[in-house]
Amino acid sequence: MRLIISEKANTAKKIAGFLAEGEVREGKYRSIPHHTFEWRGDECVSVGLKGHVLTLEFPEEYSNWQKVEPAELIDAEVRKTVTEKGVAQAIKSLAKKADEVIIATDYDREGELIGVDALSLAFEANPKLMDHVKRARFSALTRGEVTRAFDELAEVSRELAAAGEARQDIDLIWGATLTRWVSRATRRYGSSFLSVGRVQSPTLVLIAERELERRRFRPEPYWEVEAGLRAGEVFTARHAAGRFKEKDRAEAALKNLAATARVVEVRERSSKRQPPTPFSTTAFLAAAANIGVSPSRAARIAEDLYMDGYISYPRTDNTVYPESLDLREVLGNLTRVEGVGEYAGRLLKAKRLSPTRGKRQTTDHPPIYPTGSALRKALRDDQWKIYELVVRRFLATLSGPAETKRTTVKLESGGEPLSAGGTVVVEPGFLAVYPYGRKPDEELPRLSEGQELEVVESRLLDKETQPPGRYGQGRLIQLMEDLGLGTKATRPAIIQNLYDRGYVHGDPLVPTETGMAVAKALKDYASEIATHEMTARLEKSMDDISEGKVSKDSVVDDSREILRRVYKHLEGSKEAFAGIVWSGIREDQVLGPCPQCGKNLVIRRNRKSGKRFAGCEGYPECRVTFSLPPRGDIIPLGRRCEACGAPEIKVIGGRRPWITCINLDCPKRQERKDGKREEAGEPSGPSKRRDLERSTTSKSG
DNA sequence: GCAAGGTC
Repeated sequence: MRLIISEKANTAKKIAGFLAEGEVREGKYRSIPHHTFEWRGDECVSVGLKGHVLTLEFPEEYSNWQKVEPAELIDAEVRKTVTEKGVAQAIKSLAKKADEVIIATDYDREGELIGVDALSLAFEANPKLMDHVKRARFSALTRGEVTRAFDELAEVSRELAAAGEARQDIDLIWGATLTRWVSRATRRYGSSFLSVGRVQSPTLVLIAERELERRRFRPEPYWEVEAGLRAGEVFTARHAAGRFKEKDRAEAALKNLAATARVVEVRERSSKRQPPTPFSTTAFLAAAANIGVSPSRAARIAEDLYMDGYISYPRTDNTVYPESLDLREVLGNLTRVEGVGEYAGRLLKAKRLSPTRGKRQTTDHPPIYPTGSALRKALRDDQWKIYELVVRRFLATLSGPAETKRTTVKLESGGEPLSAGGTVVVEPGFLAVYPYGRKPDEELPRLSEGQELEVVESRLLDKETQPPGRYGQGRLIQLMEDLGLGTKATRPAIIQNLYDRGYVHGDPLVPTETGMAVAKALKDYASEIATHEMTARLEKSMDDISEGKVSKDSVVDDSREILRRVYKHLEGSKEAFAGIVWSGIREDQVLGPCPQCGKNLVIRRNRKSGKRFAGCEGYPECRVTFSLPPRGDIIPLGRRCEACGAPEIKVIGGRRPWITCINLDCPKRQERKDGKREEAGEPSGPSKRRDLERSTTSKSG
């Protein structure tokens, strides 16, 4: 029997369907399905893994963070252990009956490693298989590609798999060593540990650097002169100088404006906006983020939709529909979809379909497109939102460009030049079906040169320059891709991790002071792990390994050597490093000024009960306390409640973050509460501290 | 209680 091992259940099933010369018999080992069929006169069994079924870890004796010096991890043995027991059992059981094994995992570095790991399980159960291994390399899950790959079976590339192993080793060794070192140096144990990693740390640094730019930014005042002009209706024109840096010059211009303005020139310009390209994972996640669905949620939902047959495989870098994709068949399906059915039907009538294409073309998976028609009521609201996005994007890629008309008008009043502009969509094209981010039309009245208009009003606008904006999640995903950080499958998880570690909050992403401090300390004392260059160098080394130019061991050993150097430097700067991080952590605990004495209110913990509360730094002179929500992360917002003046906080945890002031007696809170029932036994503040002997500053910092 | 990479 020939055992065919692929990366996931779906692929295993499809391979069986493509190769079978006759019927496919479905079977199961425990909960793992497999497919038996005949191909070229041989019996074959096709089975799917669940991605990586082995994971890397340090032996048990290294598990105590306090007792083991992190440095020991640099040279410690690393082991592979099974994470998917059921799958491993199924592979072993099937391997016993096999006389040949064909690796049919994804045709990429991780796929090769996943396949080689599966082989090690197969050999354990049946060593005779060792000399009977083949590799099927197909880069599209189509009948043609798969049968070709099985007709031209190749050898497994140990080198390519070794490149993947080098990545695994280096990520674990650096990540675990530095995570533990930083956590120990700052005495953050248990769930409040501080993490470090090849991808997450440079990502955090990106966010922190943008925040520093914002802090360094000094807004500069400028002024604009605006006038309301009547041409039938009233529209707004602006002084042609745009931004005045000096107020008196702006005021002079304003004063010069006469009671009428004369149209000097009217220009119209048509332009076309091309429809968007097919969805790669990154483009999809960015678009989802723009409609308010976070990458990690969008990825999760897309996975569900894929499993239910509504959309194609959601992890792809491809932005060009393959020849084999029957666009008309997809359109046919979409004629039944609520809201877009008619549009799809119209597209279907076209003689030729010419889809847009993006820059990146790969053949492993098609771009993300709808594979089935969904009923709105069959999906949850968030699922529908994502499904609809994929559907509309697909339709947009088959649509024509949008045509817009831009009108610019030059005017003059009292010797001052004015200008006005407006853009209208004259031919919606793809915008008719893909309205996301569409700006409303701004239409100017019809004007002709020489026309005199009444100046209805005029004003001076007081403005200032704005700092660069924070990264939204979609923007960050795109930036990570541009810098080679993470993969299409891991970026959402990496970002989620930054939230979970308390390094960032909100969207756009706001770094916490702890996040800022960790980023700074890493940049100052372990810059190797703080930039995307480590990934770039690793990629180069992995290419060398897969081409047989260099061994995995030498790459990993070189990396260990660098880590030893970094480690030594860190050890020498332990106090400085911890000092930076501690001051960040402390700042995250400062809620705002005490309403009674003006000193800082900070988050503290009652030593006995462990309950947290807000206490005044002026203690014992000032004994003001407030109670705090018992659960969830507390983010100080640095502003005060409008109603009572107490500091406001954001509480993260539970269903969704909420914002509140810390004063339970706040009139605003009472108002809201009046409708509801009073919660019994809830402590209220401000109150005098009663348990002063037992209270102490939180030791976490 | 560590990382990042798959898949679910």
